[in-house]
Amino acid sequence: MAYWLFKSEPATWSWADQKAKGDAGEEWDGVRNYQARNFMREMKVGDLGFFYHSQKDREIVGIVEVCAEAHPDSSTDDPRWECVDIKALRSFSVPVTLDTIKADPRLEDMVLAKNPRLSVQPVTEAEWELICALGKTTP
DNA sequence: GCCAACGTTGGC
DNA sequence: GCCAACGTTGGC
Repeated sequence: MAYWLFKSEPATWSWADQKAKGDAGEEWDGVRNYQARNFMREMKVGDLGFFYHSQKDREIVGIVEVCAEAHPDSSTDDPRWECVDIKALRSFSVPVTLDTIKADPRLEDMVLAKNPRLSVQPVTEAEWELICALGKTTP
């Protein structure tokens, strides 16, 4: 079981949009970055991920579960691009902001802090548990 | 295969 | 809205 982080501009695809899809989930399509795609190829059904709002909000707002492993991205004919499907599991009681993450020395190595442009990122188990605690959510 | 030019992203 | 950082592209 692995942990991940999915980054989205709320104006394009928000946590509310994701939750509205319910258990059916939705393709995490549109990723055009090899590193991000490679992480998605490693994902297994049942893996968990944070849902992060970039740009204006800059905070982790909820937890998603991978519900389909990597398959061709239906938003393009280019066979290079693949994506997984994810579904919303639960919301944070308290969103964990980028400021909070950057202010915590235990989280300074998070990919989010070091490479904020990567749209799909791995999260360590220690980071996962700490951020769930900060968000007052069960891991 | 290298590197300059360009486009995109996201924090500030 | 600006700008720095990064990834990708294309000419050589």
